[in-house]
Amino acid sequence: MSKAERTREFIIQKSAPLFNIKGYENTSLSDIQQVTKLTKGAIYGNFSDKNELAAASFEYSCSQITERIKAILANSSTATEGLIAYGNYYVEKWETVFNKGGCPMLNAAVEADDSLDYLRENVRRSVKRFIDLLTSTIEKGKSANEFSKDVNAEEYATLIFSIVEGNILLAKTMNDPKYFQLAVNRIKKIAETELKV
Amino acid sequence: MSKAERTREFIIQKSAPLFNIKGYENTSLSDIQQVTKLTKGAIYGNFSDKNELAAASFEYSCSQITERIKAILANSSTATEGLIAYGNYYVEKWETVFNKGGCPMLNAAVEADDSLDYLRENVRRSVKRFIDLLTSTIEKGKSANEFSKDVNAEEYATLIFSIVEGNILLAKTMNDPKYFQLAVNRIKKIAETELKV
DNA sequence: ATTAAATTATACCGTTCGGTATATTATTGG
DNA sequence: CCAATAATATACCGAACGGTATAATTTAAT
Repeated sequence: MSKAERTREFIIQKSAPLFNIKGYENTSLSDIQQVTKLTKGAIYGNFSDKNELAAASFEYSCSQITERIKAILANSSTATEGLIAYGNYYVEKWETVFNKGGCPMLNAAVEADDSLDYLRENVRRSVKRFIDLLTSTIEKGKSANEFSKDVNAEEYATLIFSIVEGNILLAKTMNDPKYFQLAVNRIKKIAETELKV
Repeated sequence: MSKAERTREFIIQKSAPLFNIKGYENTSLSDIQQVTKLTKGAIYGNFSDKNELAAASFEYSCSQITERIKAILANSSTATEGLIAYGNYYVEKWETVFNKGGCPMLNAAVEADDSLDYLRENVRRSVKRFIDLLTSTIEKGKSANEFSKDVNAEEYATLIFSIVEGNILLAKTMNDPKYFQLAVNRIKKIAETELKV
């Protein structure tokens, strides 16, 4: 890994939480200089413009949480357990998530849906990929005879996703983590009364 | 109503969609000048600063949708019907909503949760007021013996709200209104299988 | 160790930002 | 209709913005 490659990764890692907290347009280059202790020369030597860094930072933030959830799902012995563990991640780690600005998909989706052409497609792809993760978890539950074959996996994946994201929104807005527990309770109820055979 | 009062309202009405679409920090005074065809003199003659206008615009956007839903709930003969009609509003009017930038509570909540001190408390209050509206609808359903007395009204209000907001997020991100119908189906299911006596 | 190349720092550019002081125009009560 | 006043337009301010040209420095292959 060359010096520049290392610097590039360093800049992304330092900037990603900043973009997620302050927003992609509202984060300035001087903010990035402050948090990286680097100059514009170093930053523009590794990124063609601010948008490229912003997009790379979104991808980084997004892959961080996605990989984390992917691991949680993989480590669960059943689909039900996996979906509950997904919700429980926020119950347990909400402070960490909050300190980094909350869910990057939620934040970027809201900021990029009406403008920010350079981000919108990335957000769409990332959200799709995440929901696919949940969908395949439910499909696995069907294959394992844990869930009913009649279950529309994608439909339940989007339902669970929207409940979790909706409760992240409420938890951050109201500054109260109780909403995460409500999301988990709901996931549990759905799995046990609607999904299981 | 004095000239200034009329101008003030005019500025708010023209600026509100702009703030909701572009974001509160990303909307500039020149944007506001363009959309109002007024000069800084007129704007700063009616608002002490941009933040005051932004907050007033949020309140306007928010009251618009809240009053609309309040009317829908009031015009429904049962609580079940009201909750479904709330979801159906987006099925029917999603294009109008999208053209104004989507749900102002969702947008402002995401932008103001980590910064924008001048907005955060307004958002919190507005979201609380909206959920209270849903809560009281469910309570009325309990009083009318339509819903079970065991139902935790606030819990179901937040659940329904988070499902609707989560699906607004998905609909805008994916640019696909199908998610609104999924939200309605879910509200219907909850009302008919969990709330009703 | 030397040196060519890669990387980062510095200094500066034009533009736009929110905001203000003041001049001009429109409103409104008598 | 006319003045006093309210309201809006104009011209300008310093600061911060994203970005660039170039100088200084560090890296890394020989």
